[in-house]
Amino acid sequence: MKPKITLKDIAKELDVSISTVSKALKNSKEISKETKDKIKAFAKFYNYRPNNIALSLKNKRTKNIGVVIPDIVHHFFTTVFRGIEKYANEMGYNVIVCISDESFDKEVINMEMLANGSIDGFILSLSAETQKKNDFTHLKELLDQGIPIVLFDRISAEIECDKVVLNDFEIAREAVSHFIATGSKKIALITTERYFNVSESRKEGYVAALKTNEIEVDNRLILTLPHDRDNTNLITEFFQHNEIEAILCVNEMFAVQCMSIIQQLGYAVPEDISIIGFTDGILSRYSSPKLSTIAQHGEKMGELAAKLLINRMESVQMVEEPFKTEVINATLIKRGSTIN
Amino acid sequence: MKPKITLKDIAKELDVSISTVSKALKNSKEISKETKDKIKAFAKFYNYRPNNIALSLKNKRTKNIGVVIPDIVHHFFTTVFRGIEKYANEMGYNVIVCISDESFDKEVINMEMLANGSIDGFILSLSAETQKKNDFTHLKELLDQGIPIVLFDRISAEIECDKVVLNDFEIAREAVSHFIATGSKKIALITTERYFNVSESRKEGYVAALKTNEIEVDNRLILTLPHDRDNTNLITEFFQHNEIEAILCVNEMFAVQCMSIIQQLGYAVPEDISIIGFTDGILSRYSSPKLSTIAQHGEKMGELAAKLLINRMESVQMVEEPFKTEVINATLIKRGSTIN
DNA sequence: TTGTATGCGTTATCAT
DNA sequence: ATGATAACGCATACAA
Repeated sequence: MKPKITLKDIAKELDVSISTVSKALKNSKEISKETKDKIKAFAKFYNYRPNNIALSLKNKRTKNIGVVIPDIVHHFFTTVFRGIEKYANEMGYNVIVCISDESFDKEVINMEMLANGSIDGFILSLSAETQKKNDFTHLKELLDQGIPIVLFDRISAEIECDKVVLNDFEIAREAVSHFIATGSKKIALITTERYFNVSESRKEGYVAALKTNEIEVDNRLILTLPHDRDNTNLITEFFQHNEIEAILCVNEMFAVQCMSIIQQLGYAVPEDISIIGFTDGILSRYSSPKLSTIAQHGEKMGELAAKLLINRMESVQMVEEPFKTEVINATLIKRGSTIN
Repeated sequence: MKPKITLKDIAKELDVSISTVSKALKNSKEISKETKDKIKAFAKFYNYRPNNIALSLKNKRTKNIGVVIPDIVHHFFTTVFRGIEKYANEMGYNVIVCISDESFDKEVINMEMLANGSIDGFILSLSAETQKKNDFTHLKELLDQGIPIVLFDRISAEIECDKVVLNDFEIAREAVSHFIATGSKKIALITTERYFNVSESRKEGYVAALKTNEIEVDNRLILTLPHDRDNTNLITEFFQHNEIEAILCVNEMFAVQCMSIIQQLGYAVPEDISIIGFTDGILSRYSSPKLSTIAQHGEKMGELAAKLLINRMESVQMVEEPFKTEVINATLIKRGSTIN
């Protein structure tokens, strides 16, 4: 067992002062070559590394980024996280992750915990509960304290900070337009009550595409499903009671579930019914036929969020620059579940 | 903008000494009730929170755990991570994640970075490259410095530390035995060259089951696939050239791919060919038929790893207790891709 | 060229 | 009951 060595240890051992050691290791030209060589050799031999905590205390910056996401076992968040981690790491930052688990309290507690010096800034996507409550005081207080925050995907207009979002409206409209262009008129939307801002935009895009093409919006064709429960019966009923030619789903679980159910009901995909799902994850790639999807480019989103945050943290006066909202353009990936 | 308040600020404002403030906020009985009340009220009003970094420096413990995993976009690691995060959080620890991306260098660099004071201990699963190189000096050095490490899943006997593993051997044997019990004799193993220790154990379990049942091991029925490449042709050829009644796959991607290909080749699952895959992820649950799987209980594994680590970090003399290797029992989940 | 002193925010020990 | 001081590990302005 050989514990970590400090500047003090080196200084004592070599009979010089701590500051001499510090300067020598920074290659300061104040120090004579001989002394520097001696100290460097010693430090190298004992594998000296400066203590991050001490540096953080001194510099008032930790080089840690706090990431708070609602869920990690979810393809989209996972890829975003990878993007964040990758970029942050390249820039010399570490990433501390907290999972809010869709809970407001957890989000608040975790963020306050980290905000007491552990991190220099946050990247987060709002929990379902937070969106439902519409209570953002915890975020506002952090911003007030001068801690920069970047929101992604699940954002709120009430919070003044940098943001990264998907062009949900446009891509939903594009998807529905594709359905219409390939001959469908009776188009269903399978959505969830949880991802408020995003599913709202997607719904608006869906509606917009219908209106542009002079198709009446039929609310019976919009199915709102509870998350994380077995929806099989709800979905089955839905398709039994409605005549449908195309389906837009707000996530890939719904999409693959729908496909499976309508196939069992005897319909052919995409001949009888076309399907497009949000999130281009593995579920979509391994189904048969392969699902046409909307790729959200999570990794890119994560990278961009990290870039925005680090830029702001490293800019001399964080106050100066106005807050930006960057938009990631989703891509419609046409595969086997649509007529292309 | 109201920046964080410190003990010093409070002291100055209330015209008392820093140590009085510190003691008052800790409810020390050295301090008079009046002073305590005054200080507490002030601190509460200004939302004082002790600075984590300063505490870390003083206490020589950060309450941070470093987690290094090869990949995050992978159901198994994701669930393990969730288990770690959950338990760690409950115990007041934060989690810093680094993704080694299967690279030895990244693993080393990230760990050395974190080891300089940022974390109190590590939980990790070895990268593919590290396993291939069989070079564990970075881990040994950290252990030598007194930094506790818990390895999970991808471990090595060479490293002396706490470990958490799956009973890969037994569960593979159980799966193959199930195939045999339900009438299969020509049993294939689809494996990968990368996850060394685990796939080795799984292979041994496969072999053991065959031997117990006096079935000769036919190496032509063992297909080793490269990871992360398109294996469709390899798999197709494999099934065209071999007569097979059952397949054990070391991950769910292989399993669902195999199923899809053999269905296209005109075989019925499970009537003609049965399939079991390792990892009980969403791919398996959304395929048709639903895949029979081996649940690895990743979350439990993560929790246990975190528990082992925290126990060791918090025990007064870490040196005392001998290292443990805990075994998580996998579960064979029989669904639609096997005859049950 | 080298060393001393100070401070980052906190706590603990030892005065007063 | 309250305060001064040292220490955690490091960097830096300022002395010598």
